[in-house]
Amino acid sequence: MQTRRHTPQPADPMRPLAGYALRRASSAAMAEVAENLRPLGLRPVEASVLLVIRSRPGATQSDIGRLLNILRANMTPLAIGLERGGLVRREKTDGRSRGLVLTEKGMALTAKVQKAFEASDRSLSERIPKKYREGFVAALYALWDSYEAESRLDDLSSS
Amino acid sequence: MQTRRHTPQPADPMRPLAGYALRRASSAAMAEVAENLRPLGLRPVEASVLLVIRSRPGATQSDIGRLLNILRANMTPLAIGLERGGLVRREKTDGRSRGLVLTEKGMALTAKVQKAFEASDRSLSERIPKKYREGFVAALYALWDSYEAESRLDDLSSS
DNA sequence: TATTGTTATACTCTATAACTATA
DNA sequence: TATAGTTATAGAGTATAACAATA
Repeated sequence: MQTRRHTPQPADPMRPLAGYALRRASSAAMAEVAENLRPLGLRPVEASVLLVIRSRPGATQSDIGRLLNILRANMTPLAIGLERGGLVRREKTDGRSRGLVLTEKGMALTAKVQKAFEASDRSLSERIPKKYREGFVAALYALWDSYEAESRLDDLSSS
Repeated sequence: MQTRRHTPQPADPMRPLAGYALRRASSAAMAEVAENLRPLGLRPVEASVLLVIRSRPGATQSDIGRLLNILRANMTPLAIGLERGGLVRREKTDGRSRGLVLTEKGMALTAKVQKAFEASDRSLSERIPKKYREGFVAALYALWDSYEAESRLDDLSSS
């Protein structure tokens, strides 16, 4: 039996790593979403905040940040920007909280946002061979939930 | 038959979007890779460059950048940093090109890099139910290749 | 003419710390 | 004490433009 002294090196050593493929696929998909939102004058993060506000009128900046994994400190300029654009109102509910609600203009734009997200998602799905589509999405949720459960455990142990 | 005036809004309107799940899964996986590389004193991008140099000794900065989707302008400080760390030598091959090769120290560290990447990838895989694993990876490559083919077409039409 | 490496620069994203006002 | 919002700031990551040297 022969002994192989060195593992053979692939021409592209990153390609076989699923994590790297995940990152490349994600950033490419993100670029398409950004492209589809550009005509609306919104970045993906702003568009996602609008969708959340529509589904949870009166949600606080902190609520939205927790849902979308955006830090409180970064929600402030984001919310102010949406208010300046006439898309949301920031109503003091509580003395320390600000509940966000869509304006008429914000509601109209959010309807377009939803269409843009859905179009991007359709495009993504069509790039995957049919037989893998269902399992792909299930696997993504398994990953997302698994990593998130772990990070919640980390939070507990560091407090 | 009843008419429904408004589409009901889900509690989390981003969750059903595969593209959003893709982004969340990717950034969580990336965080774990960064964590696993931290003891080696390397960021993911630096670690990936080392792996590429090992598999393609003498590759130029531009070569590596094309493979890893890193701009030439950003390869320069990256390569200088690896050289300062004693991990790579930058050899003038061509008068304008610099071929990168690993030093002894770089080779030793790259072996550890490979183990760290593989551990991260194993962790990722184990978070996915077995029945979805194979299809998940196939779907990722389909996505990556599909978006990349499209961006190559865009490059052609803009030149 | 096209390509390599380089520099300078800018913009976005993400993260931390510190502060206030309120619950 | 814990939480909401705010401000300032810092660090990555990514991007563009311009230039010199070389192919």
